[in-house]
Amino acid sequence: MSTSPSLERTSGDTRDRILDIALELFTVKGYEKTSLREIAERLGFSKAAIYYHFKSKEDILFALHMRLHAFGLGALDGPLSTNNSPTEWTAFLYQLIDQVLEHRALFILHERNRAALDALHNERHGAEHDDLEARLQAAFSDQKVKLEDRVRMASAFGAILGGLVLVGNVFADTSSDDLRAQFRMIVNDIMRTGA
Amino acid sequence: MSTSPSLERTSGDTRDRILDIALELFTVKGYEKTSLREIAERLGFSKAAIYYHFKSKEDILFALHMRLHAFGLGALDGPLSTNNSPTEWTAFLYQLIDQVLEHRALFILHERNRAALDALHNERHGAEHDDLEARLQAAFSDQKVKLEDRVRMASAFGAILGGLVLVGNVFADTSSDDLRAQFRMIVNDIMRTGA
DNA sequence: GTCTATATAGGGATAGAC
DNA sequence: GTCTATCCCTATATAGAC
Repeated sequence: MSTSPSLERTSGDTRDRILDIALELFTVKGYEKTSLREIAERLGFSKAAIYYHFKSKEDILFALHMRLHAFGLGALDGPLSTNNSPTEWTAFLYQLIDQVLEHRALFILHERNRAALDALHNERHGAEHDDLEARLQAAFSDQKVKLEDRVRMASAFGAILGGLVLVGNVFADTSSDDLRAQFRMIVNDIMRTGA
Repeated sequence: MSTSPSLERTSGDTRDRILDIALELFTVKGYEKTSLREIAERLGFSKAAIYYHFKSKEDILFALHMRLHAFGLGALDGPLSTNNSPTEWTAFLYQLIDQVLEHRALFILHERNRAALDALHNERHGAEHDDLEARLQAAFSDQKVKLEDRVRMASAFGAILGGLVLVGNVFADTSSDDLRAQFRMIVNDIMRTGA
């Protein structure tokens, strides 16, 4: 299978440039407040040209969502598949740390446009992605697991997202290796799994 | 001093009802995707009536922001004022837990509309609120504090927000008292302050 | 693949009656 | 305090030329 992100591929090059600019603008200004005219302007061509590459504005957002889904969350499928013990959950969170560090911009986009992305998700629920977020919610809600453990799972998850995404660009001066080590330590402290 | 949230008070009653509906719709649909017509419809009157109570749509969002600012974040001023040692930071986070538990809906609104709220903030930077978020960023970025401690501060902050807000309505069946106890424990584990 | 021009719709906001 | 009617603007999206 090829790597076509969501729809039939056309030019490839300018398509990706559109996505890069959209990623930036959607993140700083928000999805709705960003107009296609603005994106086009930044790329040096006109608004209508975008419609050659994407059939709608929403499709641009969807493609960005799929970027994360493809090379981001795919790696998380394994660790989350089984019923989670604390050690398995820790393994999952280790992966999450790596993914966030590698695709931070995409995570920030998602964090800052949750309403728009939820709408997307509701409209296309028949589609190919069976949703990591639902699986997370299920894990946190699983009544077979005792409350303390569920809170620890959710908190450790939140510590990573909160510390690396919610909080903005603090730690920009710190290397990914250092951050990975630090956040693994935190995860261990929360999950009370040995270092 | 009276309790006027942001502008001159007029009716009070319907003003608050507008805010309640707006809080709900802004949260589930997002600020931009919610129209004033929709808010008015839910209240049984017409769009124009809203303009008697608020001078603009943005002002509704601002009033909701001020709600949190007033009876939410006011309580956090004390613990954050001094230069933070781990124990002081823990005290601050204890307060934060209480605030989130008490005003969860407002926190979720903020989490789901960060772009719109940032725009608000940029436009009104001359105004009365000298911004908790900037102080947080400053604390996390303070180069006088060693990296590990800053990561712990940010992570503990993220654990609370992530575990109670980001993650949605899991734990809705759990009492606030239980949650408070659980999250205090987590904070202690992350900050390595004694139980 | 990109352009100009245009169709169409919806939203925020105001005026003025009641 | 709430209404109807309207203004105005911006945005997405399409048609068709180049």
